[in-house]
Amino acid sequence: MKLTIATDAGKFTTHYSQRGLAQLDFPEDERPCYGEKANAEATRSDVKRWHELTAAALKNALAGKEPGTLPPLDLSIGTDFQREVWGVMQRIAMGRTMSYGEIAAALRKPGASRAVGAACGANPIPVLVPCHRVLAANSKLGGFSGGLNWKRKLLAREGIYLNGIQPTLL
DNA sequence: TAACATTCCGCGC
DNA sequence: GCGCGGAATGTTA
Repeated sequence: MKLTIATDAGKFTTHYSQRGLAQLDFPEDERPCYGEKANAEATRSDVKRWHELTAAALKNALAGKEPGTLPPLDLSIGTDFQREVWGVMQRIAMGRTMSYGEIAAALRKPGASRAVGAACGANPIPVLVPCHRVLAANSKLGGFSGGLNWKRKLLAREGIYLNGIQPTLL
């Protein structure tokens, strides 16, 4: 099930499975659906309720506010390792950041920082699963699959500064 | 096996 | 201090 959300930052695209929100894409950057599970039908009323929650949470997040109640997230597309990484990311508080290496250490796998980066790139639900709050070790931006400009914009809207500089000016 | 959204160390400027 | 090159690293398709 595919729906869109209009925001002041453009039109986001969402996909729902029977288990919940399965994918969220940036405007102008629509990705193909991940796997067949993401296309499975959910009931009409479930999707409607989830979509309202997703739209509200997304708009809050873009405004730099707490997202509030999230719909159930269907992360069954990911591998075990990826779900672990995404789980840690969801626990990063608003306005805070972690490095790829710190997440690897949190999973008791120091040295897996590169793998953590790969898992971030595979995140099907950016913004709501805050992959943009993950930076390189030297407090530099690192990368972002949706484009670095999005990462800068999201960090700036949360009031995060890097080495005393606003991400938008980097 | 090759590719990564990394990190660390050693160099030269 | 900053930038660059190279090596080690875990996970994935």
